[in-house]
Amino acid sequence: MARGINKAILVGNLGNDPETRYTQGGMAVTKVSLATTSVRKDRDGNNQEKTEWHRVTFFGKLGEIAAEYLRKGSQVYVEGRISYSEHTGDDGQKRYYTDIIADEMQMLGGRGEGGGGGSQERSPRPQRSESAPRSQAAPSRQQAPVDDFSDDDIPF
Amino acid sequence: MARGINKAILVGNLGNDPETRYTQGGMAVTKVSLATTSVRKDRDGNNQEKTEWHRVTFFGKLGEIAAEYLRKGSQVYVEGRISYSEHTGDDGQKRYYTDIIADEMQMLGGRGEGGGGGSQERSPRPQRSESAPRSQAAPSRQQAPVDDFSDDDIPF
Amino acid sequence: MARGINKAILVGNLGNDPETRYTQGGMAVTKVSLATTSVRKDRDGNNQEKTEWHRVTFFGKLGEIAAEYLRKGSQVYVEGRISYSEHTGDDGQKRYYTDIIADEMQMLGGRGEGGGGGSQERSPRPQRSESAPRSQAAPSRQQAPVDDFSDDDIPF
Amino acid sequence: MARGINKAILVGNLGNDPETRYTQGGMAVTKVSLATTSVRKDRDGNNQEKTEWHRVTFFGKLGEIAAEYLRKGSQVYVEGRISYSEHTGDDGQKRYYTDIIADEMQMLGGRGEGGGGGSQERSPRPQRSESAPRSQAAPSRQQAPVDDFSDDDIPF
DNA sequence: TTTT
DNA sequence: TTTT
Repeated sequence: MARGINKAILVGNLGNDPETRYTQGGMAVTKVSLATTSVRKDRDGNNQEKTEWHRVTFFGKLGEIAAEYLRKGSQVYVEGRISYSEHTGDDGQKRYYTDIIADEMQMLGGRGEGGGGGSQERSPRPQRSESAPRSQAAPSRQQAPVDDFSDDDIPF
Repeated sequence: MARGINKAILVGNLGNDPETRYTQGGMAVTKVSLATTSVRKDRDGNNQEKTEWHRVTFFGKLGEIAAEYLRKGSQVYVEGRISYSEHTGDDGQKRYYTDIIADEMQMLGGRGEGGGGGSQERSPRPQRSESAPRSQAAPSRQQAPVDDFSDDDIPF
Repeated sequence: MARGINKAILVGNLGNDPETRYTQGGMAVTKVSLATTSVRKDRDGNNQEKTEWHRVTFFGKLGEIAAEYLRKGSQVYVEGRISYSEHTGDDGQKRYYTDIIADEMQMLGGRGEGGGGGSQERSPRPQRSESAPRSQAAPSRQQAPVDDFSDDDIPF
Repeated sequence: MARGINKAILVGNLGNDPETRYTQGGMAVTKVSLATTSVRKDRDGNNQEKTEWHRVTFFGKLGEIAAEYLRKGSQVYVEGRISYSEHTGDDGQKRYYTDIIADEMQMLGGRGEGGGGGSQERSPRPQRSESAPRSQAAPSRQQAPVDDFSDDDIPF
């Protein structure tokens, strides 16, 4: 049975355009890098900035929405859970990853057209805007299927 | 200026007793390992449990309270920020860590006396209970000073 | 389109046993009164306790689970949204209500059998324990159907 | 001792300019009305919008910042606690209020100059901009002192 | 790598 | 009363 609460609440800006892949089953998996900057006083009483870069993953319909609307610089609210994983690289070295698996997302600022300012290099993404109503958008498989993430990462 | 929100909200149980060290300045730094277990359906529709182990750090007064009241098995509410860091090991390998830097903590279950059940092996910790009023408790330096975490991890 | 985030996160204890009613469609609507107590310094520097009593509502399956497992004194984690409403009483007076419409709930403390201590007067609730597997529990209509809450309160 | 968690997390837009008053001790008390709109399906499967209007109060330094930077239409992140109170009106009638007492605020969208778009009617507020460094700004008493809120509402 |  |  479920035991515990594991919740991350983030508001920040994307460092890059989202990257979307599709599972063999056709489910969108969109990843973004999200910056949150906070200020605190160091031991000398000076203000010290620190930026954390969060790896955020959106699955399924949320992954499609993120792919369509988010861009480098977008300001976004994300809610999700913290997921730790390890992968063994080609060199046999284990690598550890922390991901925020989003289950809620909301664009901030702007007028829903790229959001949050700074979105100058918003490429038109013609391959998606040709798809008619988003709700029935079939993934057009721009990228190879994703087969390198564990089932545990799939939130349903 | 601060830019963004970086918040983790956790409810879970400790996997071990807390470990406390003190900085050279005498500030308590208490670390715990906190488990949150969630259930979700895998692609075959079966319920799949996944446990995440969070590394949670409490600084200062909160570190002293955590050291005094938390034990293996304690159920606890933690609120904090997600902090990513890297350290180079003695072998020259970089290692990446994710920590939850707590700024709020609350014991759950029970009556504030060990909490959360499962706390059978609650050792009395005589070295701390001898300290009179907790509010002015001076760290009795059970352990070597902590000098191996960056200033960025100190939340003030 | 959705615009905004409205989230309440509560950890507290029930002041009374839950009250459950059923809509004409057979959906459970369980209401509880949840206390959260906080301490802060007043202007004279003295610690001052204040208890807030939250009206929490659980709908559907969550309402059935709350009805079955929560009792007076139970400690519980609740996540939901804040909902303001007004109703005109029989005397023509308008009354204003604030409710937390839960979308997540988790019992705390104990081992899932009443939870959180203080649950001394946990009545056996034979009318529900006679129902076999909870997952297919049909509401046995202990109470009159609920028809006095607005559609806005139904979260789907 | 503190017992429980009482947390509200809101992202929304101001319906009006903030209103600021000062206590006799000179503490700023700024109130705003914050809208959060959500969508959910009604029982007929149609999307139904519902807007909640939250009364948010900022005390002290946060109240000064809110007064200076927030305007009608501003998009803002607010974190605080839910506070219920009752006041007896001049007519002898009791009235019940729910307030979000903020302890964290962050402007969203825009470039920190009024925020979130829609802030066209941002009046210059000369009476405050004449005050030199904000950190030592003494309230210039634009309004009568506030003396009609209880000490319980003061968060320190 | 973002943002202010 | 906001916003999209």
